[in-house]
Parts: sequence; structure tokens; C-alpha cells
Amino acid sequence: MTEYGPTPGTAHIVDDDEAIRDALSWLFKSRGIASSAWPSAEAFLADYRPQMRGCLVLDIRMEDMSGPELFDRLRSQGCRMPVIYLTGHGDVPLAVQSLKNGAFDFIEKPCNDNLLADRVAEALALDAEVNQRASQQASVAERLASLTQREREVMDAVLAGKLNKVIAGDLDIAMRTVEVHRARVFEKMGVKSAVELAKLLAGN
Amino acid sequence: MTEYGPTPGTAHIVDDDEAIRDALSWLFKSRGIASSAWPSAEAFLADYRPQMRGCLVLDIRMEDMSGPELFDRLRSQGCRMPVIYLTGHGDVPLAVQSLKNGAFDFIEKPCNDNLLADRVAEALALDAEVNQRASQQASVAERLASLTQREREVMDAVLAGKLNKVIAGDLDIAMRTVEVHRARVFEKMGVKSAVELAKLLAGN
DNA sequence: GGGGAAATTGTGGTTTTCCGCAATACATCC
DNA sequence: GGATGTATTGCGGAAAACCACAATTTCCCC
Repeated sequence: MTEYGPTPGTAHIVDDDEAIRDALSWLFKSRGIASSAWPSAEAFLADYRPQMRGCLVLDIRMEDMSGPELFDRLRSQGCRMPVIYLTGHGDVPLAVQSLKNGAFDFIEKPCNDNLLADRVAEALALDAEVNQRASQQASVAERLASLTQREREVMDAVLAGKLNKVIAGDLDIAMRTVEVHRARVFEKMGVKSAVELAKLLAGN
Repeated sequence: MTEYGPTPGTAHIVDDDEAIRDALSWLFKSRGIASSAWPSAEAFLADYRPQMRGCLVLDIRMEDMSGPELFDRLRSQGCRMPVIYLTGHGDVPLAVQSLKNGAFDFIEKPCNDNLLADRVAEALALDAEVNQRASQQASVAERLASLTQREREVMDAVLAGKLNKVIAGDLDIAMRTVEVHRARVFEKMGVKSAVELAKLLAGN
């Protein structure tokens, strides 16, 4: 029943209690949610790949590396998957701290099966959304990185609403040169106008 | 020591225990934080005004109306002030639910004075920021509301990057008319170009 | 030395944007 | 009826943006 790999939309279960892992796998499967399971934080970390998509269902207390420690390690590796803590030993400060650290939810065991499955489904949807947005932003960043310094200077001036002749004066170059850079910026950024460019960079 | 009114940056203490209110007032005062205190949720609600600025330091358990109930009431009245719950009777589900409902923090009594004062200071800073942003957005919304229907249609097309002659064709009007509406939109929105307009509406 | 990229510039022409000035038509309000 | 606001349109002229075609210079790499 264990699935492995960069499978989109997978609930990754990390718990040292095998009975819990099995029960959760079964629950998720009954809800049409793909899942994979790991017996320890170290095991998950060893297999972690940045392309993994989905969410984490994390126990708090585990031998050696704890849930929050794994969370911190993953975050420092750039992992943005939503994390749901599932624990039988929570207290208020720990719950509050976990949520303020960015956990998606903090649920005490035993818990309502439907509630948990619902929250996992929501976490998966959030991951899909975050991933899509990150993908777009990476594409924009890549195009921005392809600009030469001069092109970038002209782009900034264009985005500040300046006329070509003003930009030319500011940069001490010919207006024709401004036009050339401007056209190159639009081409590289894949837009047709300054408005489109402004909107693209606003993350719209 | 109680201060009252739409004073920017005030910590509003709501607790039915007078000793707590006094202690908190004293603590905040020693940290240069203005505060005001109310003995009940109802008392605060009766005095609430939308112009109030600052944050709330809320007890959870109070006679009649509870902290979370006050929270819900304030939110439904559009109040965006950050809320810090201060409680001696918290449990994990309550803490988690409160934070997921948008509370700024959830702190158990007794607590560290410095930590609480720090969090209140942070909450006040957040409120100032949120308030400033809301103010700007209200100004933009007001200007948007001043546009006639035709002006709005032309604005949407301009923001879509269309040429005046294309807009004219789409709306079945003369190009000169498009120019007139376009100029009116820029004037009402206080911008000089389509780029500025795009940026203004992106919330930049 | 040759090739490629980046920066720069000019010429001439086209398209698009901008706007003063003027006018008409319609609806609403006092 | 008069005033006001909105929508519309035309004319003529100016400014700004856009670009094909062409060219030169500099720097870096093989």
C-alpha cells in the first residue's frame, strides 16, 4: 500500500506507530486520497525530494527526530507542503507555537475520521494552489533573470511611467536605444505592452 | 489610568477580573503602551467604534458574553484589530480553533510579562499596517465608484491591453469617444498612464 | 581571427495616443 | 425652461510609440 515518488496530491504519513500508519492509509484510501507512509522522520527526510507534492500528516513525538524538527528541516530545504500535526500528547503552548510556525492544522488523537480526511483534502488543495503559483512565479523570475542590465534599467523606468524621451535623458542615451531595449524587454517577458508587463510583475 | 476613545495604538483589555486589568494596564504603561480596560465583553461592545485603533487583549471565559463571542461580533462589524487571547483555562482544540479563526495569539496565564508586552507591541504594529493599507484601498475603491459605467468598460479594456481602435470596435463607438472616456478614467483615478493605473489597481 | 552578444545610433515612415475646440442628443433635477 | 451630467462624434494638429533596415564599437570566448 505504500506509494513512493513525486506523486502529486499525496498525503505523506510520518508516524512511528504502524497501527496508526495503517489506519490512516486505509482512511485516506477510502476517501480517494493517495497516501504513503514512513515509520520515522529520518526515513521521510532521506526520501524527500523537492518535487514531492501533497501534504504531511505528522506525529509530534517520535524517537530521535520529532515532528517539529522534521518540519523545520523541511522548511529550511524549501519544502512548502502543508503540515497537519496529529498528536495524542499536545498542550496549548505547543499547539500555538506549531500553528504560528506555519502548520496547517494541529489535531489531537483520537479524532473524527471525517474531520481529518477533510482537512487533508483541504491541505492537498492548498498545496496544488501554492505549487501552481510558485510555478508561475518561477517562470517570471526566469524571464527577469534573462534581461541584461540595461534592459532592466529601461524596464524599471517604463514601469515608473516615464516617457521614452525622459528615460533617454536620464540614462544619457538616444531615444532609439530606449526603444530597442524596451522592445527587447517586452519580447523577453512575453508581453505586448507596458500594462501587460505591470500586471505580470504584480503577480496578477 | 483608563484611557478611552479612538486613540491610535491602544491595547484594549477586556477581562472581568479587575486585578488582571490593573496588572495589565500597569505592565503596558511601563512599556509605553497606551491601554484601556473594560470589565466585560458587553461593555467593550457598547463602546466600540469602527475608528478605534489598536489591539484587543481578551479573556476567554467571562460571564454572559465570552471572548470568542466578542471576537465574532467584532469581526462581523468589520473590526480588524488583532486579538490576543489571554486565558487560564485553555485547551488544545480551543487554542487551535481560535488561531484558525484569525486570532493573533493565544497565551496561557500566568505568562511572561515581557512576552506578552512584546506580542502586544507586535499586534499594534500589525494593526497600524493593516489600517494604513485599508485606508489606501478605501481611497482607490472610492475613486473606482466614481466612474460611470462607460468609463469602467473602457478602463477594463485599457487594462486588458487593447488598442483604442480595438476598444472602439468592441464597444461600437468612435475612437475619439474612447479617448474621452480613457482620459476621464485617468483623471478620476489620479494617474497619468495605463501603467500607473494597472499598478494602482494591483494594490502595489 | 572569427563569431556572438550587448550597447549604441541614425533615417524614414507608420501607427497610436493625446487633446483643444466644437457640437448634438438624452435624461434628470430644480 | 434652464442647468447639469453623461455619452457621443468630428476635425485638425502635435506628440509619442513603434520598427525595418543598416551600421559601428566593445568585450568575451574559442
